[in-house]
Amino acid sequence: MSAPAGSQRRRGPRRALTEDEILDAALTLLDRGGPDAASVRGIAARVGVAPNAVYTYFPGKAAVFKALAERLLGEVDHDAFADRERPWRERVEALALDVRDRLTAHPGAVGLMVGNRMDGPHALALNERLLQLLADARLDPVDAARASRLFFVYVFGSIVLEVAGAQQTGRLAPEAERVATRLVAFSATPADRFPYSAAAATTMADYVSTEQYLWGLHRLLDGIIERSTGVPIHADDPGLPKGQNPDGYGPKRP
Amino acid sequence: MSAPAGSQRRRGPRRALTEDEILDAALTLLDRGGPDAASVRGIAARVGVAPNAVYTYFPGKAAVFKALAERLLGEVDHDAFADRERPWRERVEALALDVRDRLTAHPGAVGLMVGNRMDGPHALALNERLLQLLADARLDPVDAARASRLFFVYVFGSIVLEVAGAQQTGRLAPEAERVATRLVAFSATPADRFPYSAAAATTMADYVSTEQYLWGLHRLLDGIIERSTGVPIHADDPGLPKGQNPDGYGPKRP
DNA sequence: ACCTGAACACCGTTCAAGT
DNA sequence: ACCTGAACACCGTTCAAGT
Repeated sequence: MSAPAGSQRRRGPRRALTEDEILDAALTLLDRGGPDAASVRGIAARVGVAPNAVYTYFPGKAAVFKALAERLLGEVDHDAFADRERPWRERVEALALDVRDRLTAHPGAVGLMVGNRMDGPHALALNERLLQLLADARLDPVDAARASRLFFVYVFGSIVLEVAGAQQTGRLAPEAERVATRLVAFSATPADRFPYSAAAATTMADYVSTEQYLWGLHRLLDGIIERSTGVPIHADDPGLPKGQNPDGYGPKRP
Repeated sequence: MSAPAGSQRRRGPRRALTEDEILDAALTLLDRGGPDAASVRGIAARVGVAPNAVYTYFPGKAAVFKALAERLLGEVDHDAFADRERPWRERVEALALDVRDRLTAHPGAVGLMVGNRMDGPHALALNERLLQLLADARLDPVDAARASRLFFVYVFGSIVLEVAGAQQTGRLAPEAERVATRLVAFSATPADRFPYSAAAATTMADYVSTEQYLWGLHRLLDGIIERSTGVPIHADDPGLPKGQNPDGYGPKRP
């Protein structure tokens, strides 16, 4: 949302460079040629300034990447999972899908994301929302926090392995195409030495599919629920009525 | 095991450089100063050759890192989880702990690990073992493969977030120390804007602990089991008797 | 406050040459 | 087969200077 899409090389007289322009340039280069292509010099050239002008806005390259990671995290759609009327499992699913969509759109940025601490305001806001959601699901505070970590580990872990599997820099091919490529590769597994792997080739090729992403997420949620409540696992749990709050945890409402 | 620990700068006349010496040097530099310190020139200097001599053994820097990732994966202790007499959950746990120990010992190498495809022979062997283990647990082939992916996503995702949280290059501080550092940081969370996060500070500080690592793993396994069998979740399932094989999946034994 | 020119100390990689 | 010297085309970052 904060990135006005049409990130093109500027033309006309320069008035005032902004941090966002620098981040736009960095993201474009990252999308096109991966981390190697997103050099300070390359970014500067893209926005039409000398390399060292970047240091007016950021203390260094690492700070540019960190700010970019934060901005990408800020683009996650909170509305999709903030609606407390919806069943909480649906809300978690919506969050998981949204984060994946947004990050796989920028494969080159995924490494920056997970390589940094993700302790900025957007990361905190996301964490807060998820804790609230899990409180709605009647998890006790400790389990909720642990479940939140488990969720983020799963989401980011999946995405990291997914983009690493694509191998090439630049934008990701469509999901079906990547699955097909993987199938060709896994079909070559020698069945005499790796019988189980060879037999599982089709499933393994499908690891990067949305379907398997959700399958894993559901196993995770099953495990969390089973442990923490005792509610039947496949039941739709609509969560708490809107505005209501579980036993003293979280903010009190007047 | 293949790295003879005492990776010191060579002295005396050079006879024959080996790939392993190069990988040792790369790992040492990675451990000391992170990815930036592990330059081709730095590696070459450490083994006592000119920078371009490295290209006799590897086609490029990326290939060095890829080979190093493979070697580290090969150091995972298979005995710990290959024993089919032990309950399968114990075996999975042993694998998860071993991988974590081995990778957190080299924080600088974790990024290389998950940034590459992990499609080498050691990765395949590990995957094969895990599929076998899950077959022992009576999962059907498709669920077993999916569960295997879920497991690796969790293990590598946890480790990536754990080392990223440490922030600094070089070796990781002891677990307790890192938890303490995180607690200080999370205690500063403004309770008015992020009430759930502020209340969960102690649990969040503990995210990098072995205990929470295992908690997440157990939720995962619960979710997998609940879905795939119907065996009571907290029961110890010793798996199949040694040498026996579930209904036609995997290698037939004479 | 914001930007530049020039420089410094590095990179990864290639190539022709040496043994 | 294995290694080197020298070079090429880059890096990130600093500093003094300009507006």
